[in-house]
Amino acid sequence: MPASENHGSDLNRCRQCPTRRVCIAAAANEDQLNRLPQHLRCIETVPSGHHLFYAGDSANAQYHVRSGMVKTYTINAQGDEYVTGFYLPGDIVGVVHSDNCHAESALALETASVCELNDEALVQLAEIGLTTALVKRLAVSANTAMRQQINLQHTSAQGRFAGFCMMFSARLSRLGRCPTHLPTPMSRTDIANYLGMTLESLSRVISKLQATKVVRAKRDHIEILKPETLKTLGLHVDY
Amino acid sequence: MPASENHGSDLNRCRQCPTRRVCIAAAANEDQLNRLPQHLRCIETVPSGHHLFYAGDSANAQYHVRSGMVKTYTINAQGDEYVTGFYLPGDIVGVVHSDNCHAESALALETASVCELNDEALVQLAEIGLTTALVKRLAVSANTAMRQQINLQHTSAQGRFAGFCMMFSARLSRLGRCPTHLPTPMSRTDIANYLGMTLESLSRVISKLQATKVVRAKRDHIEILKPETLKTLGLHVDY
DNA sequence: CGCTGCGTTGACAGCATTCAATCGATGTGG
DNA sequence: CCACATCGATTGAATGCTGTCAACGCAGCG
Repeated sequence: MPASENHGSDLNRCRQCPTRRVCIAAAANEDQLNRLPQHLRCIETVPSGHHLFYAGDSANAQYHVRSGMVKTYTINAQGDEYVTGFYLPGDIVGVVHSDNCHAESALALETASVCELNDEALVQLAEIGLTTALVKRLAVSANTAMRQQINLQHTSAQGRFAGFCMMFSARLSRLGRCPTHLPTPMSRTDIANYLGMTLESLSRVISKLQATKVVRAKRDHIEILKPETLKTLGLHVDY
Repeated sequence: MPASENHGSDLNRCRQCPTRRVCIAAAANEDQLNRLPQHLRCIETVPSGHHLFYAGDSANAQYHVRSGMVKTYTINAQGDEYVTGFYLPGDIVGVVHSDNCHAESALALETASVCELNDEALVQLAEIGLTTALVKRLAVSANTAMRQQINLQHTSAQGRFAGFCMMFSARLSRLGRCPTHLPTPMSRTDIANYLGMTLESLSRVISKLQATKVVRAKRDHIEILKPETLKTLGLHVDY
């Protein structure tokens, strides 16, 4: 339930957007930048704990995260929850759907703002010549997902956590944010679930890495103290 | 190194293609079907053991599999191989790239034929109004990847293999092929790698499932004898 | 016939899960 | 202000699964 909306009357919105350089708009020229806002409905505020959409909802839109953090997850018939991703500004949420239904639910972990990219907007994007940019962006998502999958499958609990931190760090870096300060508005349970291990295993891993002063973990953030050490613990993939 | 090529002079190619209903062409109308072949370069034969492309190659195209099976993988700086996917007719290979370079290598496990979808073709697809269809298709890929990731993370070796079989079966079913006969042109090592376990673990799992007559495994195919049992062993996700 | 590549089977050690107890922070009510 | 409940997180002990190392089986091939 968006608290405030903006139907895009402001033509300068995209030009002034802080996430512009990690958005499709990065590939847009002056003319395209002027026309972009007409095609994107902007949801200014999604309060923490609120859903962008639920699994099963009719999916005629994708969402481009502008600020905050979003968690996606699914719940199967048995009631088990599977956390499938944490999204930062610049990421696209909601691509994953079939039969015009969302396959995941998306929840704001902290107050977020997003741009809605509906099917109509897709066609319009194509008309103003941004199809390639869009496909490239989806490719980057797929690429990230692939690396995460590799990281999550082929190593120990400690390695998975190390890889998680390094990838998180790299993403923050790309956003121009501090790469050693990882905000964790999600619970340990969520992280453990995402990494395919139990809460206890994650807790042990973190304790061990704190004892060796590789990271310092608080409730709401993780601080990377020795990035080089962390890198050797994870898989040797490019982050 | 494609053995034979066809630059698309045959206007009926897409209309007569056996994979038409699992291709972007499924969403095409008569007019679009006529114009499609002009935009797609068709590589009729990729011999078994040959590469479609290598990681690092400049990536200005994606490939739509028409027949055969394709394996994708990456090799990191340490020389470790990671198998990232097995592709069947209707699947799109090569979406995963960034900086205009392929992130994976793609290898034909058996003689394959593919359609090349280059950047130019993407723009042309947009022009004839198939953007939404393309994005939807990419979404399905992402969807499949997500389910596989869930399957691979949250369960035991036996469960992962069971899930692998069920997903494979479901994909064959969608292609109108026999859902209980899974062709395995890839090695056990490849499957184990893909499932994030050792060759030995996979071997033990298969032996156990053969002993209980749930599956029958030969070198080049796996036969599902008790689909219901297999379903209970895997994660309860929709396949 | 022996070689080689690939897969199976066995023994053992190590790591992750499970179950259970404890701790700490937060919030509520007396 | 303190007692208490609650939720999330940490720690401990024991079981069980998976990786590792090694031996063996089997098919294809020169």
